[in-house]
Amino acid sequence: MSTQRPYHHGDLRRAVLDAAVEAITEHGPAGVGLRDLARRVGVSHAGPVHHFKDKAGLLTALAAEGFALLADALDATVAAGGDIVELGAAYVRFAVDHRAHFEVMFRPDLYHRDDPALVRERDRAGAALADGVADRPDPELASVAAWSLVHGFATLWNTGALPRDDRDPEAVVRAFAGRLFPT
Amino acid sequence: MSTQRPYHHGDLRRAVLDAAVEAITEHGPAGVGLRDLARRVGVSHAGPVHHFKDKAGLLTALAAEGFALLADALDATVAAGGDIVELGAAYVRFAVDHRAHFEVMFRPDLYHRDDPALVRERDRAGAALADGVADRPDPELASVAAWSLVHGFATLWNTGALPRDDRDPEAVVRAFAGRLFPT
DNA sequence: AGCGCAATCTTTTCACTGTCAAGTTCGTGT
DNA sequence: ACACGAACTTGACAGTGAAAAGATTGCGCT
Repeated sequence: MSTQRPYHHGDLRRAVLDAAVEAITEHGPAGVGLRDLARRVGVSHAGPVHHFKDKAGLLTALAAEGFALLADALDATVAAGGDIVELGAAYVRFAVDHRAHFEVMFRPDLYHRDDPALVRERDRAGAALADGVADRPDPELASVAAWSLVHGFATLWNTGALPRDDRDPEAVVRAFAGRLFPT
Repeated sequence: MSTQRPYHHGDLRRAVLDAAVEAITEHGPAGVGLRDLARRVGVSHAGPVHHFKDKAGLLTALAAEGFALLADALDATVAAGGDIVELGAAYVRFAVDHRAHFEVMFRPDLYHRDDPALVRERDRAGAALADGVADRPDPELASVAAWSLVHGFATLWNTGALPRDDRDPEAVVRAFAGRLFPT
């Protein structure tokens, strides 16, 4: 047998994160095991520990990555001149496209919620959202309302609670976001 | 020692469910263990199994109970002549008052989502929600919008993502539910 | 009243998980 | 070239959910 995998994986951290995303999209955050991930990646059962310290550490990294991706997506749409409805659509698109990340992000009982890197990215995403409603009357309330609307829709959609009659989730969100925030 | 607990607990099923609610409100659904619950209730580690079969079975029962409670609460407010805004407020009040139930209910990866008793109560709650928006224009869309709004607010509130500046969550919800659904 | 049966609970065991401590292998800078 | 530290492995331990088999008890039936 010539194909012995090398002692050093190369980029184990990335590989484990990717495997976690795959496992979570299949079985939900509850059905993910450190040892199982190690197996998928082809590494000893304690390999990942060196990179994440904890199971919670792994999920912390995943959540941080998720908030970073979300912040990027939101920033991009405001940079493109998108209004508040576009911002909501981007939020929903992120939740649907990155379901694994999204589910972990809003389960703070699974990770270390005061991790500095995590906090940084989370605040960045929060700032992007706040910017989107800054020009509205009563921005405090508007921010909470907008966030609630898109977040609720996204989670209900992802858990399969909504009738999935082959409609595009983004289109649905645009429909009633326009009603709550008329231009 | 005279106080030997009897071999039969009396109402173990109820006791375990209550213990689960307590444990989940403290540590989240991830931090609940079958054995731990058995300890709290003062019963051997395999005692609960006989009543719920599974860990998932226990959570199924909890979710079913939650949907039943929610359906009752919603039915009560429509019976009292509450409009759609009142219905939303009731939804949020339920989510805050019964956080443990609520969190499990919308994590279908944790329980048996096709359990007949569960399905029955879930549908009952869904019907109550649908009734509340039946007299609106485009009730299909209105139902999804209203549900998204209150559900999103409730989950964000419960996960601690929203600024908790000592405001009553019900009042907040009334404020922007009135905006989305003017009377 | 008393008998038997089935529901309820316990005990034992097993495979599996996360975490830790100690070893092994390897890239990298000097 | 060589040591040093980072990356991974190996082995062990306590704790978990699940299943099987045994102990206890309430309850219906005659």
